[in-house]
Amino acid sequence: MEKSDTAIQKIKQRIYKAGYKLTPQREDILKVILEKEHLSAEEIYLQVKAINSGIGLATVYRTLELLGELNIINKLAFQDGISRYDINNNDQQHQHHYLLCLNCGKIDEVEQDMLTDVENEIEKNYHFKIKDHRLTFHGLCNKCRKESEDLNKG
Amino acid sequence: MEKSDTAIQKIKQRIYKAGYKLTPQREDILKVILEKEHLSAEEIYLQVKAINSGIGLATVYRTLELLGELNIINKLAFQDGISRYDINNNDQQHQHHYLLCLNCGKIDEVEQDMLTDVENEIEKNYHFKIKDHRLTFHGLCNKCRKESEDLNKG
DNA sequence: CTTGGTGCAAACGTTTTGCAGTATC
DNA sequence: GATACTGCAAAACGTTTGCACCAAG
Repeated sequence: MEKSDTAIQKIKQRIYKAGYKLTPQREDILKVILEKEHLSAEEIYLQVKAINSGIGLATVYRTLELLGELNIINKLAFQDGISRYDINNNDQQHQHHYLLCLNCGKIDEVEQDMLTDVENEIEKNYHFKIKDHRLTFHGLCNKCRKESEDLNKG
Repeated sequence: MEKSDTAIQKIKQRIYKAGYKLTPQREDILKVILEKEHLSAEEIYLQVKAINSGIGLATVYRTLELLGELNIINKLAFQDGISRYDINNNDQQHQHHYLLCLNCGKIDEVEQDMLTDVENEIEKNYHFKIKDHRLTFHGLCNKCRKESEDLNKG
């Protein structure tokens, strides 16, 4: 039994509770999303195609839309115009944060929230009722930072 | 003398210093961007067309790309797939933050940084060298928050 | 047999590009 | 007259939609 099976069973319940079905296509898409984070629709499509060669890109998009509506996945918009997708673990109301490496393009995640103080400040000063946030840091990941330091030394 | 004139003069210097020219089209585009924030390329195009009817959409895009490279404007990606543009005042290295109202779509700005502590924490824990950040809060603006409260009362 | 789901292809909206023509030094 | 810049139209890109077909209750 794979580790993703229990996750899929839980998701299956949520999908059925909402009145939809977990078709084989949708299950394949979920498996790919559970396996690797921050994939684009096209990347998910290609990976699913390796398992189920008959799938269509439209099905991927429609499934991603459905899963997004049910809050099972998050749709991420970085600045390249391509949407990426993320499993939304444990129903957390606030999205976690991203570390985007400007050099190699790697996307890491910060699980902690860390914004509680900032949000309180903003709610107080701007009379804005915060529901969620998107926070991405742009910079250099550990590997690229080291490489650029070595370059400056040598 | 309009208030945007001095701003445009400063920008002109930066453009020429980088080896480019401030053509009439580029100046018209800058005026529109200085006048109103968060416009999309299409909106900028239409507004410039009102002044200079001969302008082409491609010129708008090419100018926006140029101004982005020179750090004169920021390209903003919210989740609707349309890029919006922002003057990058006083060469600040860190972008300020956005308050996006889920009800009326209004975009407000938070000028303060407020993330210094969070950034120090992340640099320490994740060995990630932060260069910039994007932070958007999703929620209800003052007006929409009041309206929704009134609705719940009445 | 009705409903939801699928694949394909066409359409869509935003952005980019090729190219011939224009403006500026 | 070389170079950067422009407008137009076409292309490219990610995404959505219309439609005929399929699957499951």
